[in-house]
Amino acid sequence: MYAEWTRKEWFTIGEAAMESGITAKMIRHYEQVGLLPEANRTDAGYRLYNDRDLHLLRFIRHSRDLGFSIKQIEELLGLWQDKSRPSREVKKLAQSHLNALELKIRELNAMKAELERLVHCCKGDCRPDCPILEGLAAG
Amino acid sequence: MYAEWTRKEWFTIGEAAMESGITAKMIRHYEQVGLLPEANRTDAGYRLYNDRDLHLLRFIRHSRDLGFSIKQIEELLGLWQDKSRPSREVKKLAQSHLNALELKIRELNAMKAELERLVHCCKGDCRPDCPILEGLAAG
DNA sequence: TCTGAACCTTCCAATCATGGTAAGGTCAAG
DNA sequence: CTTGACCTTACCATGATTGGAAGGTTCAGA
Repeated sequence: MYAEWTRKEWFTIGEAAMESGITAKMIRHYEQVGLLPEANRTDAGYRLYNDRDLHLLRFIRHSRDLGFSIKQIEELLGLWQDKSRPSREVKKLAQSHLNALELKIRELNAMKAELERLVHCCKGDCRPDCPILEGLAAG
Repeated sequence: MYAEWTRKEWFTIGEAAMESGITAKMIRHYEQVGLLPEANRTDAGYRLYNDRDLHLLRFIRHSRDLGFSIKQIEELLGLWQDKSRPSREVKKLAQSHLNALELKIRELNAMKAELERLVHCCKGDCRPDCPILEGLAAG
C-alpha cells in the first residue's frame, strides 16, 4: 500500500504548467533567461519537474500576479533561498514595486479622469460635432 | 514689416519635436508605420513640417497622453479628418478605451491591495522572517 | 575657406512578457 | 503499427519606445 501514500514524483512540462498556472511556453522561457535552473531531463530530452520545482514555479507565478518584473523576481528568489536574508531587503524591494504601482495607478487615473470629462461632453449621436476630437486637437 | 507678422513656415524634425513634445525618433517612427503621411523634404533629404503637420503631431501627442494605442489614434485621426463623422463613432472608440483603462486600474489596485497587505505584515528588520516571501510561496 | 558642433539621414537591434508556428521526436493506447 | 497527444528546438511577431552606429548637411565662428 506504499504507492497510495506516495505522491507523483515527476511531472512533464505540461503537467507542471497545469499545476503552476504558468504556460509551458513561459516555463521554457524562464529557464532560458536564467530565472529557472536547467530542468532535469528524461533520456528522450523531455523536461521533468518535481515538487520543489513546482514550489518554485508557484512562487514565480504569485510574484508575476503581483506585477513584479522578471528581474525583481530573480532578486526575490535569491532572497527566498537565502535563509539568512534580512527581511528589510525583501520589504525594500516590495515597497519599491508598490511605489511603482501607485505611480502607474495615478497616471491611469489621470487619463481616466480627462477621458471621462471628454466622453461626458460628447453627445454621441449622428452629428459631427465632437468635444472629444476638439479636446484632442486643442490639448 | 511683413516679416514680423509672418510665422515661421517650415520646421525641421527637431523643431517639430520641440513644438509637439514628440521626439524626433518617434516622429520618424510614426511616419514609418503609416500614422503620419510622408513628410516634405529639403533637397538634402531633411524632413520639413508646417503648421498643419504640427497640429497633427499635437493631436497625436494628446491622444498618446490619454493612453490611446497607435491603432486607435489612426482611427481617431480618420474621424478627425472626416468632417461628416457621426460623433457616436468617436464616443464609442473613447468609451472602449475608457473601459480598458478602468479594467487596468482595477487590476493594478488588486495588486496594490495584496502587496500592501504583505508589506504591512513585514517588519523589515535584520531578521530573516518575512511574511512577504511566505505570502509569495503560499499564494 | 576651413573646421567643428549640432543637426539630419537610414538601418539595425534591444527592451518586456507573451503568443504563435513549423518541423520533428516520443509515448501510450487501441 | 497507427493515431493522437504530448514533447523538443528554432524562429518570428506583438506594442511602443529607445539606443547606437555610420554617415551626410548646415551653419557659425576663426
